[in-house]
Amino acid sequence: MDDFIIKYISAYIELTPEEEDIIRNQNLIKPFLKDTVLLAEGEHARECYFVLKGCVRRYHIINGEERTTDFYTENQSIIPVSYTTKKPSEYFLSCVEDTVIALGSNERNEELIKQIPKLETMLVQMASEMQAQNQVEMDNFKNLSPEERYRNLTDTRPDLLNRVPLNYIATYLGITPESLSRIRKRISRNR
Amino acid sequence: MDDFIIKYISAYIELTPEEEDIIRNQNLIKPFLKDTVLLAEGEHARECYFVLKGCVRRYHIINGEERTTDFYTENQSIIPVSYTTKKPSEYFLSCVEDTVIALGSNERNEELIKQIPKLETMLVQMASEMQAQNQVEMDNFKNLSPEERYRNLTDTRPDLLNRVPLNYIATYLGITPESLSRIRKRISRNR
DNA sequence: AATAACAATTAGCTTAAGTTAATTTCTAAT
DNA sequence: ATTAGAAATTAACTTAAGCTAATTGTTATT
Repeated sequence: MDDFIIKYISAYIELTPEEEDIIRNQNLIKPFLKDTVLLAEGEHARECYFVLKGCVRRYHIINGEERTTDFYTENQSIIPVSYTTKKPSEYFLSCVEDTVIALGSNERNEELIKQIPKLETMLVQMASEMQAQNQVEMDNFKNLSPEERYRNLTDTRPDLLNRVPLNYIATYLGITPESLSRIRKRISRNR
Repeated sequence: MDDFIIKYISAYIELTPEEEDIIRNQNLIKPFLKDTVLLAEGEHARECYFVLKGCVRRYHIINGEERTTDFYTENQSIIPVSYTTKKPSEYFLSCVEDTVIALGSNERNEELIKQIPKLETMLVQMASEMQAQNQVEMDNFKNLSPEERYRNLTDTRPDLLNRVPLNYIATYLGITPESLSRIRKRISRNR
């Protein structure tokens, strides 16, 4: 399981065998059961996450209703806004399935960087890439209609539709479950 | 003018007078006239930007129509997706007003980091903060109605409404200029 | 001052999403 | 296998956005 992380990091920087060991020793890997809440609204996030297996859902509660804002699956990192800003979280993180996660914390990350300084170079790259990807996602969301967003999702993340209930997908697409039903019907009618 | 940048950086890390000089010498500051296109769709972005004065608009052309995706004003950095991914840009960057910009490039940034390694620490922080802010913006956009988004904009960036034409604002809010007109009317009717 | 170019608003019509509520389908637990 | 609860769909109605086109307002230029 650890080797997923080594592999992931190695795509950014080269690691010596000793460095690989340091990472293997440092890293905390934990399994969580379905529906475990990793972070609740109002809490301070002291950890960030790397999904090794399973699926985590990010959602807000607005007027008592859950609004899904993201899904994280294998090989995605989750850096809660609260982790960065050190303010209370505006949203929840919860496991949609049984999920295995590598945990990071500020203290342990700093410790690691002291031992392997080039990790910082990787962090800059990772953060930049996430930033770029966020922007692309935002642009797509803004420039596409609900129906186009649904089609886009079935193209880019077809797995999600099989592992996540449609009502979560609906709010993730910024629409109601009823609207999603209509869209799906519309699409199947016109093949 | 340079001192804006020094000030900005000093919020993240401490600089010695020598380091300040290095930055002052390295940095390229350039004025651009209104309507100058800094980056066009299809081009490879080789530079990133820091707005010292003025306003830059980011927009896509979709079915021949301009769709504004962002505005950047004083003290905001612009890291084009194309700069990060090294792929052709999907969007344009153009000056809404006469604008003064500090330019960065990969080569010059790397050179600078060699001379002032702690700059990398700042980069991690900056990228993380941008990432967090992007996420918040995305969440707001997704969870608010067009009218709420407009109200939100007048609250958080009232300056924009005075310096940017409403048709740009409309597509930035993800709606047509006609819809924005109706929303403004609706709001003014109810006080 | 007149005009041209563009920006903003208004109106009428169409389309699709939101809302509420009922119904059907699916899933999990006893 | 039955049942309870949740998820998904369907329907009827309301609301607001998109679209097309016309009109009014604003700005810049000669």
